[in-house]
Amino acid sequence: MNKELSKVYDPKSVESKIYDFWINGGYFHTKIDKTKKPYTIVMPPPNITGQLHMGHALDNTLQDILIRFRRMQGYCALWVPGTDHASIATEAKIVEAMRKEGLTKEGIGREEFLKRAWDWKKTYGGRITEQLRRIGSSCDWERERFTMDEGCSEAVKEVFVRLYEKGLIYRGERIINWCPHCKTSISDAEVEYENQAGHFWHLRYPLSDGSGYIELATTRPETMLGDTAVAVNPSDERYTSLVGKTVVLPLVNREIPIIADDYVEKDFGTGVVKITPAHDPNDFEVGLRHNLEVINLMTEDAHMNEKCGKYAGMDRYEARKAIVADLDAGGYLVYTEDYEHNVGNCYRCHQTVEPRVSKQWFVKMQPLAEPAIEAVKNGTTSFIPDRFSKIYYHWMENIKDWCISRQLWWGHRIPAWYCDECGEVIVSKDEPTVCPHCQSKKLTQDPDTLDTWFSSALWPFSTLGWPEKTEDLDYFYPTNTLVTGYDIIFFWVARMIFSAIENMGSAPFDTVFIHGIIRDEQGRKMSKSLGNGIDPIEVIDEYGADALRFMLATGNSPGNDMRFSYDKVKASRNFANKLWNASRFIMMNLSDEITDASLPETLTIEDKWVVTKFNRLTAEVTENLERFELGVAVSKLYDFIWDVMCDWYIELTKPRLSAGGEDSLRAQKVLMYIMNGSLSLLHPFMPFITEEIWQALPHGDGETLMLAPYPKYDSALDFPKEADEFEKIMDVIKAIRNRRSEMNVPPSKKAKVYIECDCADTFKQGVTFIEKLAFASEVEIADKFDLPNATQVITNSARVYIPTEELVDFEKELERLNRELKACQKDYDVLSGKLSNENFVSRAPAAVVEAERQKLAKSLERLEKVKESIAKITKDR
RNA sequence: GGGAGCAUAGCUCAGCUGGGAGAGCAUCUGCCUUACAAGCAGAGGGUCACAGGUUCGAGCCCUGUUGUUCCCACCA
Repeated sequence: MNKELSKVYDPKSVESKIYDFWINGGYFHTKIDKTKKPYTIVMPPPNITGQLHMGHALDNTLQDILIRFRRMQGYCALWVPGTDHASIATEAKIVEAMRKEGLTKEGIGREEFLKRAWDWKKTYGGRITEQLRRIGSSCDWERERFTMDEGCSEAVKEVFVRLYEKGLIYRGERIINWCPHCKTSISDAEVEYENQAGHFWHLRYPLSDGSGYIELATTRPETMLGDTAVAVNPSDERYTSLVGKTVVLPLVNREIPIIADDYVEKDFGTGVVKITPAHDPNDFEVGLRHNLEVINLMTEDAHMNEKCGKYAGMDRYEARKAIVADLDAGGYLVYTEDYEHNVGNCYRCHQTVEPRVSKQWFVKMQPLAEPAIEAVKNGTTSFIPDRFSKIYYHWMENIKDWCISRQLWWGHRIPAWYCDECGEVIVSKDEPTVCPHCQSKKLTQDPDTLDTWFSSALWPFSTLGWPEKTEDLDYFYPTNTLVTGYDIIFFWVARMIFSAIENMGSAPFDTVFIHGIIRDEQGRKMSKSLGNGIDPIEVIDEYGADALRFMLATGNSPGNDMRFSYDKVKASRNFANKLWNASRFIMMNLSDEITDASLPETLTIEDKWVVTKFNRLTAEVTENLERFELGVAVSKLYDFIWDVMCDWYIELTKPRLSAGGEDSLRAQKVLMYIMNGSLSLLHPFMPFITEEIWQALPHGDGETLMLAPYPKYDSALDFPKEADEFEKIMDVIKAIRNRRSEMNVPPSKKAKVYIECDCADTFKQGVTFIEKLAFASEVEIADKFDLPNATQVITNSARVYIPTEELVDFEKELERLNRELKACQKDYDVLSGKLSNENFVSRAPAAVVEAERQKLAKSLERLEKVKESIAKITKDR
């Protein structure tokens, strides 16, 4: 590759080239290797209708970090990508598109509609996966799946039939949530509740015997047309004499009974409830207990139906107005009160859902929930962070049967047929030709499709080939980590767990790694209606995918929300640029004879220091990644690369490199070693730039950084003595810089420094560095100096004199030393106080006590030095 | 009604199993020091929301309070 590199890293010219290089090399494709341990992630499939948003960017960045890390660690790492057919969302889009052409679903018919839907999928289904490539996702595209492809459809049918045969799927007439806009049933999980301002209408229903009225209140007066009873609490003495009597339903003039049921709370309102079994889930239950008639009042788009007399044809809200007016006119309305109550809306279109009695298919949840709860309780599957397991338990423990049939066409058609002659229900994977009961050949398939989440619930095993017994399934299942946001724990995670346990006999993954959502700069949720969404692709175009990824990983902690900010993206971009320039520096100084990144045979003190730092970093970063502390790992990498490698080590090599010779070669080798190692550690976070640099530097045999081994901690490369000594030299350099800065001495003005210490050998190793980094014209080292006209700085291990041309301002110097004395004294007091506490010494761990003792010794040394200095300058005076 | 999260520097947030408070951005002061001004060297800035408790030791553990965000729930 070209060694003439630009001063500024240009992601645009690199990213697509690198991604193609990976694809062409086949590096994303995972071949089963039984000598390795598998590590598997299945990607939460984005909707085919979707556009990439920040949520996807975060979710996929986290997955890519994990999968790249494990791949480099030597696992046989597989990341299975795919997309979801998203029945409601997709169907709504297609219907909308047709509406613009003046067409309707019913008009063109099911077959034609499905043809259009598949065309839509072909046109738009690939858009989102294209966008996933832009952020660098290293998934195995050869294994890409779609929830409605042949294999997944096979899995859906298989599961449906199995559960039906076990009695875990049944069909029944129940009250379900109906969306009048989407015109389909939806599950409980798909209803979003929202507090809405409404009214409480207090009504009175006349007793049939003319003896008076019974008063009650409702938030939905339009449903009164379908009342089939009035209920009170059985222990409510106010009404015991009325139970069994009847009232005349106003406007309708139908006699309905007064019944007693525990559901009614005595203390709420008047203690009387109107019962409308067809339009309220509680009333439906009451109706079942009391065998009440169910009168459905509405059409599928929530207009009043033919049973509603003069109100027929009105929309439910129009009817409400009309009925209230009529009740008022008839003297049945006592009063109206403002009232805020919870209203359920469709999560897709936000229309208020209408409870509706209809025949639907359900999954019986109780038997499935129990082992799914157990799997998390016994640790087979764990949530990170753990608190989400509580949310999971609560949901699973209170779960109701799952309504899985949808009155939609785009989706998996329910594999059930009905005999036109005898009504027999036939559930089968293959289309039956004859009714087993009456031999009739007139069979009709159920027109409904399944809830999208029914197929995504099977994703961890359907994508690996189930129900076939494939090698993939055998090797990669159960998968390891599921990465997703907390917002779909109910929709998806919980359902995958029970579906897998039921069908595979084991939990689908061992860890559920939960992340939060990305908010805008003001902390608001990004949403279409607010128009505050930020398009990840635009961010990538401007700052690069690595910058976006790095920003998303930095400061992100499991389960917590995060704010997007361009400042953070810029900081990440700057970091990429820093790395880029560090690599340029190395390339500019690299001899041809260096062909790999191996360490030289002998190391100098600063080499040992940086190697030790790097070595310890690998241990920490690896541990952080294994514990899903990605945000912690990434900030350690940032600190090492920027501070340790660039600001210190590279600066330290400059005198050596310009001197040339053997030592220059050694420095180059260490630079290569550290850079190469840093690129490896950082690669999962910033795959593009690290690969680009890695390719440009000598790297021995490997083809790609993606497949290079992740660095491992090596105790042979830990040099505590030299590292510690070098820190002493650094302390001196920092102290001198500090003083020069305080005194406003420009770097061009060099000064001689005298280091007074009792470890001259240590500092002799640092002379060139002190000259270079602390702007010293000359360095002298001795155990004693007598330099009256010099300012002095004190570190734990040395006193440094910096003589000045001008006379040292005695007052200022004394003032400064006194300040330092105070600080040192305080430091010393705290430590000695701690160590003279008998309880601390006896109860704290020995290692902690020992560490404190060493700190105290250093503190004392420094304190003494400051005292000496004060005595000396005062005496000289 | 039940449950959970969050509250740390001016801003955005880290802080792993309790061992003397951190980063980035912003602010201030010097610097074109042979990779990088998207940079370098320094500086200032915090009663870790409040009140108790446990502990030799608490930002971290426990209890309560306040503020804030979210989830769940059939009071018509």
